[in-house]
Amino acid sequence: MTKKVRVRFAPSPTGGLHLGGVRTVLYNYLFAKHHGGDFVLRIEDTDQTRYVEGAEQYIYDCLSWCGLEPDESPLKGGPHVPYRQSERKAMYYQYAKQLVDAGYAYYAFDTPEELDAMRANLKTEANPTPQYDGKIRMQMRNSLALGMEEAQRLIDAGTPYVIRIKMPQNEQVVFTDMIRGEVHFDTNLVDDKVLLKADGMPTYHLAVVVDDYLMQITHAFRGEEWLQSAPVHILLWQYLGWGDAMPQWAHLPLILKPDGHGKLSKRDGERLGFPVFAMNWKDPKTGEETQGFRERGFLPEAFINILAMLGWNDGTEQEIFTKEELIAKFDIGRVHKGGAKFDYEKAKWYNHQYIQRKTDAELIPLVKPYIIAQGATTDDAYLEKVIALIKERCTLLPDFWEQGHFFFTTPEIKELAAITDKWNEQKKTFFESWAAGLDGITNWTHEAIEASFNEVMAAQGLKKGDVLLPLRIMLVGGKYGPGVFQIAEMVGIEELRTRIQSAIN
RNA sequence: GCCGCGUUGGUCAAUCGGCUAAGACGCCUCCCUUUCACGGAGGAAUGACGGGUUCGACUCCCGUACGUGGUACCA
Repeated sequence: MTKKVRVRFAPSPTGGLHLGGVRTVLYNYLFAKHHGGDFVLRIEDTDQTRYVEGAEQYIYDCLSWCGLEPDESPLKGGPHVPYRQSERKAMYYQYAKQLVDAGYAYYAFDTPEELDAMRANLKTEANPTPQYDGKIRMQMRNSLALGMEEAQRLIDAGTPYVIRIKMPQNEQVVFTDMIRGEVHFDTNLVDDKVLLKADGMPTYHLAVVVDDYLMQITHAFRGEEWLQSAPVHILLWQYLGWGDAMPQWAHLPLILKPDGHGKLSKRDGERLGFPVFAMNWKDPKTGEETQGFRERGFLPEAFINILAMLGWNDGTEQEIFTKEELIAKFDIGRVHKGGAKFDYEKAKWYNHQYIQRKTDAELIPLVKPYIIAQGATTDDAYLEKVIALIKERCTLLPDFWEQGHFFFTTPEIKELAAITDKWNEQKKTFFESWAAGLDGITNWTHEAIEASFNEVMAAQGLKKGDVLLPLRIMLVGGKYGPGVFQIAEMVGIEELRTRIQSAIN
């Protein structure tokens, strides 16, 4: 019998959640749900110097907006409380101690200054970043070099210390990554990572393995930036005696900048004009606000679809997937090895597709806030008709105002030249007489309005090419929008007259 | 520097030894629409490079180049 699948997303509450983070959540979530398992959210707040107020709440809000609700979390609780590492602080020491007692780790008393000095002294062109490793540790101030008795004396005297893993010499750490296959590491090239910091908090390295073990995590998915520290984690699982319970690993490819090189960052979004965070994030220290996909007008369904396809596909030509379809079809083995450059144009295309797939009624509550924000008022029945008329030309939610503002307020004429260029008395006469005869239209439908327009036009010897564009400019203010007579029908006879009159004058 | 990982059109990508190398985004042309979109029909554009292995290589192996990540008492 196989264990129930349990995965976790373990962010640090240090700021906004960006695309890569949400995609990591998504792949974890999809994998768990595909296998009928649990998705747990654990907050990795072991570095109090980087703690940012509000960042944890922001994570809950993002997951909620995306529809990726955890089964267990600090908020929701669960069988393995607490889910916040700072609250689990007391649990880690015993495991670090266990490692020291077993000879797999040691106490180190080196001050930050001593570490800097060591790195500075050993730094050469051939070795620009010296490590605290098997070659150097006997020259440092630790329980290996000093002896356990002296170490104990220092500890008793209150000397600050950390606990470091003692990396073995001349060993190969080999493991199978679900995405990359077999990966090899030479232990001589890995440093003696700090496991427990001087403040008693564990580092990520200790905390992940302890918590993954205690929380019975079966599959650990994380970004590729963690791949190099995997051998430390694997050794820890063995040294702690939990080798049989170790989760299967998968290191996800990175999401890269669309231009240039490197990981996608917040700055790239600002530079290139697209969001990088899921939702707006305001840094409480600097007050700086970064726009998110939600506020930009993306639908959450589109957002997760975009992310799902950035590094994965099901092998068919299908590109639009509901969350349920993603759950049914997701296969971690089909995730790509290489990073993907983010393409904002494609992201917009997805959102456009999702808007088209929504019914007009479903769009009402999504569009309404944008109308109200502009100071306009509307009722649902009217809004629904407007949506039907303009949704195919809307890509992001704010486009509904851009493309439909003239249904709610009298537009400013922005392309006046389109009327005045070939304007003459004959046209003026035409608009005046047509406007005057509007009362004669018995049923106010766009067909009837158009028929009346054509009738007057023909009677005065004009052609559509002469007067249709001017009418559009009068009604819309620019050369865009749905059929002019449909707009006329919607705004009503009074408003139609008003717009014609004010344009003529 | 060292180590890990990667490399199919501008971008996302299919292919798991038989390729005249899918599809999508974007771009271009035309049609539709006397607006702008949508839609429809076309088009340009791809296997980093060099060696092997093989009847046959985009697919397997080895180099090289390039990219990317790591090299913290940060995650």
